[in-house]
Order: sequence, then C-alpha cells, then structure tokens
Amino acid sequence: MRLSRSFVPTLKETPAEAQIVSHRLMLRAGLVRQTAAGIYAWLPAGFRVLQNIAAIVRAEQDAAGAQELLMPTIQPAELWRESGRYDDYGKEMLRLNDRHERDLVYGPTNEEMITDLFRQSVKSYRELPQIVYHIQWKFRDEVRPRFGVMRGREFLMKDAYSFDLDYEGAVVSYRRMMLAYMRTFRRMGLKAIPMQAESGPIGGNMSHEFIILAPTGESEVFYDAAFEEIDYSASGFDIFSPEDLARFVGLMTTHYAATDEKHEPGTWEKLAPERQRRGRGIEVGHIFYFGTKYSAAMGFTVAGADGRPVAPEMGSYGIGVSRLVGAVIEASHDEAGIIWPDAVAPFRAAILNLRQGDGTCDRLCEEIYAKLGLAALYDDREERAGVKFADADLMGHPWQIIVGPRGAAAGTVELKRRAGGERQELSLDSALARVL
RNA sequence: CGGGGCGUGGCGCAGCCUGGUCAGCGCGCGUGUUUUGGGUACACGAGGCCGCCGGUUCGAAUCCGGCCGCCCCGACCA
Repeated sequence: MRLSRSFVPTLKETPAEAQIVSHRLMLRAGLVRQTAAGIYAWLPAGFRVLQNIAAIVRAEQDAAGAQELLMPTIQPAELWRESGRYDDYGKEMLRLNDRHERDLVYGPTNEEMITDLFRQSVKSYRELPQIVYHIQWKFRDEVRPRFGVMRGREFLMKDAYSFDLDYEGAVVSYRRMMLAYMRTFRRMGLKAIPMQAESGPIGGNMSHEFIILAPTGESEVFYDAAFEEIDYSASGFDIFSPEDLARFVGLMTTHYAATDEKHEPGTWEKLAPERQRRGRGIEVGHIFYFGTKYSAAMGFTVAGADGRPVAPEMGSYGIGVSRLVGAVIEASHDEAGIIWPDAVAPFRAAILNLRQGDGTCDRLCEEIYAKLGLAALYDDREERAGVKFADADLMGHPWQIIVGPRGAAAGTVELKRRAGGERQELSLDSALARVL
C-alpha cells in the first residue's frame, strides 16, 4: 500500500478514553476506531493484523483436524430455551425481536446451535468423532467494556466444538485442542501457559484457560520455569497420536501454573525458588469439556454399535481472535509504539522515502515497492523524515527500509529492525533478501 | 449493577463557579516560504448546531430540569 493513499489515520496524541497501552497504540497507529462502547471498526492496517491472526488460528485448527464452517450471528431464542440457558445467561446476552415478534439472540457462543446442527444430521456412532469450528463475531453485552479491543462487547472469536462417543474420546479431543492452542500462540510470538480454570456458565468439569504473559496483563500469574523449556511446536508431538497428546498434556499440567485467584501459596513454596516465575497475564483462550450437558438437554443422540442411542460427549474451545490483537501489542511494544512479531504484522516492511520528489530516492523506492508489493507499506507522503520515522516506529513494521539521499546515489539503503533497533547499510538486493 | 468523572472544530484541552466581543489555545489539516536523516520554523487560511431537548433570562457554552453518549474504579467475563 502507498501510505499517501491509504486510510491509516495515525494520531500524534492519545485520545482521552484510551487507558492501556494496546488501546492507545491501536488508536494512534490507525488500526481501529471506536463506534460505540465496546464496539470497534477495524481499519485497513488493523484488519490485516486481525486476518493474520485468524489465519494462524485457522491453520492450526485445520492441522488438528478440525473442520471450518460458518454459523450465523443471529440465533433463534428457541434453541437457548431448550438448553435452559435463555434464562441463565442473563443480561449479557443481547436479545432481539424480528418484525414478527419472534425472539432472537445475537450469539454470545454457539453450543446450542452446533448441537442442533449435529442432531439433525449425525445419526450414527460411525460419524464420530468430529471437531468443527468457526471464526465469527460474537456479542456479549458486558456491563463494562474496557481496554479497547481486549474487552469489547462485539468481538471476533474462534470457537470449536468436539463430539465424541465416549469420555475417553472426548479427552483426546480436549488434549488435541490444547496442543493446537499452544502451537497457535507460539506462532504469534506469544508465551502462553494453560491454567486450570472454572468452567463457568458453559458447564462441565474439565477446563483450562490460556494465559499469555504480558507486563500489563490484568491478572497476576505464578508458574514453573518448566513452561519456558517445553518444545511443543517442533516435531516432538504428533497431534493425532493419543499417546503423544497424553504426554504433552502431562507436561503442561504437572507443573505449577495459576492465576492469582487460584494461586496456592502452599504448593508454590514447595517449588524451588529459582524455578518460580511470576508475571502478569491476559486470557486469550479457554477450553471446556462438558460431557453431555447439551446433547442430553437437546436430545442429540446417535446410534451406538449396539444400536442403542448414546448422547455424544462434547467440548468447546474458544480463542479470542480480536482480543489477541490487543494482547500481542501488550506483550510487544516500547515507548515509540508497536513492535509486531513477524507473523502477525500488517506489513513486513515500511519503505521510508526520506526525500519524496527526489528522482533517485523515488526511483529506488518504486523499485523496492514493486518487488515487495502488498507486503510493504510505502511511505510516499510529502513529509519530513522525522514524521516518517516516528510513524513507522508507531505502526511497528518488523522492518524499515530507509531510502535517503545519502545512500540512494550509491544504490544502498538502510535496513532497520524494529525489534532491537539495529540498522545496517545494505545494497538494495541484500536488504530485500533479508526482508523476504 | 454500585461509586466517580466527562461531553466545546480531526486529536488534546481552557473557558462554566462569578451569565453579556469567550467561541479560544496547542497539535493536526490547506496554501506559501523555510527546513531537509528523528514529529523544523514563520505567515496566511479552512473548520465548531459548545452532546440533545426543554426551562430561567433582555441575553445561556456558562444557571436549572430531563434525556443520550463516553470514560475510570469495583463486582463479573473469550
């Protein structure tokens, strides 16, 4: 994109409503704009990040054998009456009426709907197990939305649902998602730790939340240094091997990890002091096993091998996709702005033309831009060098290709790495090679 | 949902208590000159139903009432 013709409204000053860093930086870097309390519009650069994150989530879900589908945002109240949650869910659920006065809800989650879909068409044990997911907008009418995109009312969530014939199968599905989640967060450059959690309104008795470490996180977390050493991303674990999954989850759950509300000082103190780690964390994912809570309530059964009906065992698995955008920023920024991890950056590189209008600089920049295409944001504005430097740092592109009159004549550019800030004078070709 | 606060050009704010050239300042934006590798300087200029409705008054951004919106703290959550 050419910045001079892009809708990327950066701000020099911070709007008064933004308190935490990620919110401030998202507004300042022109990623989002607030439309109403807890409701945001994603502008071009922000939307790219959102899509990058969704793509990673999708890739890991697919790799775990989950099937992507897409369910509606609007759901009939009837389904929620069947499960009993129409009354239980409370005011957080947005309720609507259509022109015929039918009761509808804007989905805060999709257990009922997916159970309904499955019960219509899945009739035999031979069709299980299955895991399906979708990435869809949710609405939860939070009493107090805050922290920008981190706690919005409308948010993009990946929610997956597993159906298994029995408990043993459900446990395998649950573990598979745990591994997929750890790989997902790792790919975004985040350190995540699964922690024992309450299952809350979803119900069930096995639940973990995934906390990523960020200095500005909402809750304090305590964990064993062992989490820093587990190599779950490599070939060490086959996600389709129940044995590997058991081994993986064993590693994940035998070490101490707890948020402040579940922290047990007694157990904690038994851990060698040099292995004790504490920090702050943000919840970015949550997985639940809840057995037949919905299948039983909604009359979903399949014929078992003996011909008798069996209510499938279910689990659900959520990742806050839009929240992750904020979380990544919380985990990776400095005084100057965002420092995007390569995998989620809206642009791999910014091309800074320090002397717009200068024939040599312009030509060099155009050449670079032609080679990088959409991977680059070409700052071709008629602005001073300082403005371009400041905006590039703010927006946090992993690389900055700085083209100025000094080097341009000799055909060299300066390459700056946003994380770390190292700069290097390079030939055009070697700079491009580094960036790509 | 309890407690607190705020709505004045795109952003940050002053003005309100003590109604009357108070509609202003900084940034941003436009034009020109200047500068030319870290948000340059100067000049000129565009831009505001002072959140909305009603009331008090000769006169309301300013006082009163109602409504709407937004933010912060707490209890609750992907």
